[in-house]
Amino acid sequence: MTDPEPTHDIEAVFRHKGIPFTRQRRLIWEYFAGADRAATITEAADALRDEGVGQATVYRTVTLLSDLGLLARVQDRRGEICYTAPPIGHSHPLICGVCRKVVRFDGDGDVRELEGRLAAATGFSIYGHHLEVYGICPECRASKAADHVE
Amino acid sequence: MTDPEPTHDIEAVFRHKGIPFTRQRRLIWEYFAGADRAATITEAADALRDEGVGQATVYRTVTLLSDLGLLARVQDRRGEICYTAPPIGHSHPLICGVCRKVVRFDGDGDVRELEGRLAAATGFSIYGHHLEVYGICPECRASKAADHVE
DNA sequence: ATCCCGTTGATAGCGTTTCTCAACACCGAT
DNA sequence: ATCGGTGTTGAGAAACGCTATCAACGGGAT
Repeated sequence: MTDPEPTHDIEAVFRHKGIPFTRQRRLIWEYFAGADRAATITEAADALRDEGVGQATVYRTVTLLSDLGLLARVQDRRGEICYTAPPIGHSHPLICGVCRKVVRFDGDGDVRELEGRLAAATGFSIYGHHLEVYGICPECRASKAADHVE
Repeated sequence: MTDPEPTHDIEAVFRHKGIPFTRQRRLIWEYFAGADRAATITEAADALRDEGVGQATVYRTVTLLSDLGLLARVQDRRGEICYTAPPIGHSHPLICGVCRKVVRFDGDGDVRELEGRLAAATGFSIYGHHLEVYGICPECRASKAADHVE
C-alpha cells in the first residue's frame, strides 16, 4: 500500500532474457500495468483490438508475462480469472470483489514465519505461496448500500 | 496439520438445509474427501463414470459443495484448477506442486492480524482471503532427485 | 398406489483457450 | 541497401471446459 508505479523497466527484463519487446507486448503490458484493477484476458483483447492486437497474441503474452512473474493471476468474487501487474518485489493483492480494484501490500513478513513452521512440521520444501485478501472497497460498499443489491 | 478425517456428518449439513443427500452426491463427496490430494473435476467424473454418475452432476455437485464451503478450490503448479475437501473450520492447504498432495494447516491467526491492519489502512471491509502454500513433498523431492527431471 | 418436486444423465450449445500456418517484422551479415 | 534467418503475429479452425436444456427418474408425502 506504499508502492509507486509498477511500470518498471520491463523492457530491461526482456532484453536481459533476449526476448523481443514488441509493440504488441508493450501495449498488453501497459494495459495491465496501467489499470488499478484486475482485468480479464477478454477485456484486454477487446480493448486492444482497435490497436491491432490479436486475441491469440493477448493469450500468448499474458502467459509469457505470468511466467516471468510480471502478472499475477487472481479471481474476483464470481471466480472469474483476472490478471494484475504486481510492483517489483513480492507483494500481495487486496481485491475488491465487486469492482476488482486492487491494492497491493507486503505481507511477506507474516507469511515467511508461517512457512518456516510448516516446512519444519511437514518436511515439504516450500517454494512459494499465494495470498490474496478479498474485501469490498469503500466506494462499492457505498453504492451497494444505495441500490440494495447483492 | 492436526486435523482428523474430514468425513464429517456432511449428511447432517445437507439435512439441516433441506437439501437431499443423494447417492451421486455421496459418491462425489467421498471421492474428494477420501483423497489426500486435490483432484480436478475431470478426474472425479472419470473415476465415477462407472458408478453411473454423469459429468453434469459432478459439475453441479462440486459447485454445490463449494458454495456450502465443503470444497476448496486450489490450483497446482501448472495453474490447473483442483478441489480439495477441507476439514471443518477454516484452514489452508499446503500443496505439493508435483503430486498435489494436500496437507492442511490453520494459519488463521497469522492472517487475521494482517487483515485487521489492511482494513484499517485501506477502508476495505474484508470478507475473506485465500492462502495457499506450495512446496514439494518429501516423497516427490526424493523421486525427483532420482530421475533428475524438472 | 399416486402425486409432486427436485435431481439426474444425455445431449446440445456456448464461450474460452489452444493450435495451425502463412504473412510479417526485426536483426545481423553481406 | 539488400538479403536470410529467426521469432512474432493475426485469422481462422479446432479442441476443450463448462453450462443449459429437457425428458426421465427417484424419494417422500398423502
